[in-house]
Amino acid sequence: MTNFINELRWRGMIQDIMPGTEEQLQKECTTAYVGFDPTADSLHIGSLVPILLLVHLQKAGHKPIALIGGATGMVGDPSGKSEERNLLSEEDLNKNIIGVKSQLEKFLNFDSSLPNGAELLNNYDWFQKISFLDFIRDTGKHITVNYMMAKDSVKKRLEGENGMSFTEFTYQLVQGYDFYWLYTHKNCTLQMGGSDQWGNIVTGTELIRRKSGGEAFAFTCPLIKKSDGGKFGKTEKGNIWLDANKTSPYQFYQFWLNASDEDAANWIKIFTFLTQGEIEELVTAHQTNPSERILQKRLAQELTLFVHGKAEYEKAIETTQKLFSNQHATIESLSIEDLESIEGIVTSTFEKNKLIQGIDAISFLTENAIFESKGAARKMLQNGGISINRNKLTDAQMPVTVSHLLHNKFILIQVGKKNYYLVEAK
RNA sequence: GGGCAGUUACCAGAGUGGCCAAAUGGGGCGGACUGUAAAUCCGCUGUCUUCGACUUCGGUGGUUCGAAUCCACCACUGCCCA
Repeated sequence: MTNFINELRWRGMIQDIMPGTEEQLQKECTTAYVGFDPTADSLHIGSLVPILLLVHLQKAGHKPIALIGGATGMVGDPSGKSEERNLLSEEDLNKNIIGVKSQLEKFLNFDSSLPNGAELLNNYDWFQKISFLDFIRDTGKHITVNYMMAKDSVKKRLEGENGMSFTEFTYQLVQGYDFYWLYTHKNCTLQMGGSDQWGNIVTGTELIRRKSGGEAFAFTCPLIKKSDGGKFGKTEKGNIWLDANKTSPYQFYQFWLNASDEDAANWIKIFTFLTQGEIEELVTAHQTNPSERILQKRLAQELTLFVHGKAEYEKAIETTQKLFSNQHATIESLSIEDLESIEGIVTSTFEKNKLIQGIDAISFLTENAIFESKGAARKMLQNGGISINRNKLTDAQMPVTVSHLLHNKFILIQVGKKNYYLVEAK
């Protein structure tokens, strides 16, 4: 059994840790869980860190449980939120549970013949059987309101302007009960999560101690931040999802490739399984020649492989090379095969007849849904942000005609430096 | 139930009868430089068919030549008291 905590420590993945946790993990095969709230039908890269905790855990010989919050998702976690959240409808929730479940299944080994085979549970399965009265008598009695109010997630809201509903106030108890349930039914003695979960997690260990006199452990990992203080995992197009239908593997690859030097050096420790030695080598190599972006490339590679697999990774690389290597080469250097096999970028089709007659550039761009309106397209043009076939567009009236078609079939549009659109004429 | 405060664009937050599509900051987007970094500088940021038109300042009605600004009622939020 390898030292799981040490492994996470050098990777910078430990924020808070309860005393005794390390000793417990050294002593025996320990069952640990992480909760995932089904707030959307796919996980995004923010969930990757807790997933990796479970993967590392299993690699170290311990038993992981991924818990889907079918019940807690109905309540809404106030942690890190300054405002009351909207409740999800049951229909959405069920859809989300199915989506999240199928993704989690990809990352862990669920082989039940292994002593540390992973398990996937849904807390709705036990909460649906508990009545409100039972809950407040059997569980609520063990935790004082004073205790609950001292929690950061609660305190902030009490001091803030928006208040907090009773529903969200109870969240920590509901999550705490999960830990108690897993402790008693699955011999689960460790909970992990993001550092925003610390308060909720501690309520769980407290409940276990008061209700059954048992001892449970916990640690949290830091929330991922960008070095410039921006939100992690968001781009102009929104979240980076793990679902290839919501964020294509190419876009996923690009997200990591665009990490700043500082972020890349931190993230490669957290998000990949490379050893300390390998990472140190990469960092040195990167510093010698930063323009090669060795760290970013490796980070993007490891993650795309981990989430989407080899075939998708190779396609993402291919698309990247076609679009970005040789930026200054003429557009004609892209062969018809190149264009036809570009994957992952936004494509649309356009009637060839309209091109034979010619259409002004602004209309062409809006009709292909590259811009929402002509006004938006004009503004972008004025800012110098649009290129057609790698030529900067300067005239809104410029007619787009069949002469623009590459290989008599495609037109390549660029918005900004990194956003490509491919229009196919039919 | 009583009292007080508040509700302005993505967020924060000015504006308190015409000069208001609404200061400023943040965020976002784009440009230049570079390495598809970072930092810096510049531009855009209500909508649209953009030298113009249209719709906004919680909602509804009113006063006025003219309202984000004044009045009435309603809704919501927070705080305090019961």
